[in-house]
Amino acid sequence: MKIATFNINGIKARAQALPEWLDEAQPDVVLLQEIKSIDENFPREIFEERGYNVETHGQKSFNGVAILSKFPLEDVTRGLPGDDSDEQARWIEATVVNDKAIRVCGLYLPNGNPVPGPKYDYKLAWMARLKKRAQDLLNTEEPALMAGDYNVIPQPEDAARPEAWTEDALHRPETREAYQEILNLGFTEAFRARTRAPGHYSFWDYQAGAWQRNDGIRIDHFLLTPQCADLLSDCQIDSHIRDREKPSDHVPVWVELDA
DNA sequence: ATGACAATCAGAGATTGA
Repeated sequence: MKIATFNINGIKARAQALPEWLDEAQPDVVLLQEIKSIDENFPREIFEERGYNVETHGQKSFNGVAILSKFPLEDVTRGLPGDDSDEQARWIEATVVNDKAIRVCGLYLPNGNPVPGPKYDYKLAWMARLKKRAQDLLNTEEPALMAGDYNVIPQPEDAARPEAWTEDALHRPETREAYQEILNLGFTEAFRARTRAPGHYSFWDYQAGAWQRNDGIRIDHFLLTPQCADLLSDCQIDSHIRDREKPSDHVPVWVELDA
């Protein structure tokens, strides 16, 4: 089973580029972030005509996450637990049912800039809630994953110019420590489980020719529970589609699971 | 030091992103 995550930076703006990638990459499941659409306006037919089930958790203008799946989706829930007053659409989860059942969580972790300030406080609070949900997932002892735009540069080798990010919300020590705490609960980060080399990124800014200069960062991640990590056979970044017409500033990351 | 670029909503330019 091939499962991908892709921050598309607006479903309307990606009406060409997203189906083109789907048709060539043929993922079974896709976790989308930044759909920037309310549920009623999400163009479900683009995906349903390709055989995907569609579950969305959108809001007007910003944020918004969704799951596409060629297999049935069960027990869909929306919103990260832990704060009923949080109205930002950044979390959706469902169980994908095929040979094995896998709990998949799609997330769009807050950016957090500028630092310091309320947006960074929100990011760290959101990460504390994520840690709680992560522990609950581990306690199930079932195959599960949490994937999406983490807005975290885990290590210096995950940025072309790490020195430019030292004070940024994506790479500050508090951010990296909060992310590492979640990993330390017992998760496997799929890309680094298979590729040690630097120079692999999932985001390039639109500005200043960042893509042409390969001035990127790796911020889109798959975290797997031990039962899910046992199924991992591959993890790749489809960086080539960043070079196409009207691309997102992120590219897809995917895993292949023996499930 | 700043802006660069893109998307959204709106119908100009502010806001958000990373």
